[in-house]
Amino acid sequence: MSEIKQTSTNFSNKNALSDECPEAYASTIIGGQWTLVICSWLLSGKLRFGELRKKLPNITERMLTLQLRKLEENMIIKRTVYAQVPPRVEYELTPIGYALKPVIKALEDWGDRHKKLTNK
Amino acid sequence: MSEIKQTSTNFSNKNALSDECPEAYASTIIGGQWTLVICSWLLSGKLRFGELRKKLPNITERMLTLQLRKLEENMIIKRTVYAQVPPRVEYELTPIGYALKPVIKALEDWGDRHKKLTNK
DNA sequence: TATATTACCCACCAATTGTTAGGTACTATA
DNA sequence: TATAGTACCTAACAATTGGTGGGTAATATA
Repeated sequence: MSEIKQTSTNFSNKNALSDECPEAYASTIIGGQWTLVICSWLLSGKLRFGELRKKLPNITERMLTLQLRKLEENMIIKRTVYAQVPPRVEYELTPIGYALKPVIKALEDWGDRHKKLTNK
Repeated sequence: MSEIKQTSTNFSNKNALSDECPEAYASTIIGGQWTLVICSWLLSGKLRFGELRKKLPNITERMLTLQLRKLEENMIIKRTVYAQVPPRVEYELTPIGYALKPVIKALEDWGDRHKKLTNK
C-alpha cells in the first residue's frame, strides 16, 4: 500500500464518488481484503499484534501492519504501545469502529445467502 | 479487470478467507469501486446501459461494461437484450441483488456517520 | 556468548484494478 | 452519401494493492 498519487484520475474519480455516495465512501475505507476480518475479530475485544496474526492464518506481517495503520488513520481502531521489551502493542476498536457491527452483520447475512445460492 | 490467475498467492489467500468469512466473501463480490453505486441505482428499477452511464458521471464505458458483466456473473443483476437497432439492453436486480438493500443501507448510515466525524 | 521474543521496517516484485483512446455493427434519418 | 445512435470491444497503459524475503532494537534467558 504505497502512497496514493493525488493527481491520478483514479484518485479523483474515487473522490468524486465518495463525495456523493456514502456507500462508496464507506467501501473505500473498509474495502480492503483484510479490513473487515480484522474488525470482526476486534469486535470481541482488544488484541495484540501477534494475537491478530494468529487469528488470520494467511496474512503476512507486512499486510497486517499496513491494514492496522490504515484503520488507525481512519479512526476505526486505537493503538496502544506499552514501553516494554519485547514490545507490546494492543489494538482496539473506537466507537465508530464498533459502529461497524451492523455493517458486518448485514454483509455476513448477505454473504451466507449468496453463497448458498451459488454453491447450490 | 483482466483474468484472475488462479495460481497466484493473492488468489488463494482471498479464497481461503472467503471460505471462512462470509463478510470477506461478500466484500470480494461487491467491493469494486462502482459495484454498490450501480446496485443502489438499480434498487429503484431497471435501467438501460446508457441511462446508467448518465447516472454515473465519471465512469468510462469500459468500466461500466466490466462491472455489469461481473455483477451478472455473480447473479446480482439480470441482463435483457432486445433485438433492435440501435441495440437496447436493460439491467435489473435479481432477488439476491435486491437483498443487498440492507447492506447498502448499513454502509450508507455508517459512511455518513464516519464522514461527519472526520470532517469536523 | 548465542538465541529467543515482539512488533515492526525495507526494497523489490507480482497481480489486480482502473483509464485512455481508438474501434465495431446495423439501421434510420438528413 | 454522410452522420447519428446504442451498446458494446480491443490494445496499451497507469495506478493501486498484495506478497516475498530479508532486516532491526533491546532485553531475557540458556
